[in-house]
Amino acid sequence: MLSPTFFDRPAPDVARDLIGVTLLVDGVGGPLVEVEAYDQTDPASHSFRGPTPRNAAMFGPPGHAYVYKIYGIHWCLNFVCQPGSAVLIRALEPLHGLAEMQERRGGMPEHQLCSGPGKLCQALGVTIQHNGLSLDATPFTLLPSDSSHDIATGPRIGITKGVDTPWRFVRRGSPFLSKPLR
DNA sequence: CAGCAGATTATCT
DNA sequence: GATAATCTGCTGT
Repeated sequence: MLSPTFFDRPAPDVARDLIGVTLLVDGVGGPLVEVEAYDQTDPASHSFRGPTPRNAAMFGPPGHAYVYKIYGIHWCLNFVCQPGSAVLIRALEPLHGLAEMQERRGGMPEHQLCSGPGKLCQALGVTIQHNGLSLDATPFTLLPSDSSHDIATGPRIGITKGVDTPWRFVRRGSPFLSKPLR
């Protein structure tokens, strides 16, 4: 369990502190190794043009989930921070529930089970049904990092605006990233 | 190993 | 009507 005010901070601060935090959904997951921050001043963010039905969760209370579908195919999981801001969960190290993840992912090798936002949601079983749920309650579990990490930053992946804002945070050298840091 | 096309649909303009 | 915070598989070196 994280501090109650953990998410009531600017998204980039939260993002940095999330590296190493263990995320479980119904007991399946592991420590986060890659996240990205988005806030309302950021043209790449869904919240940039204000609240809409889709992004409503981003303007709700901190510490809740924002889930959306991308490219008509994949789900993406975010943690809501201060209003209009959130952290996109991009990759984690699969440690708990390996068998279940591999089943959901069609037997992919371990280092590709959760190496990207869409893959991670598939491995953990995250869908639109999780949108708006509290991260403090079932099925979510968040466990504080038990060691310090070497954190690196860089440009975010897959966006066309705000490309110069280095709000991608990764655990340096992790073999479980969606892409190596440039 | 790099590069690219196709999948597939909700959402916003 | 165009776009999108992606993934996979195919192509060619």
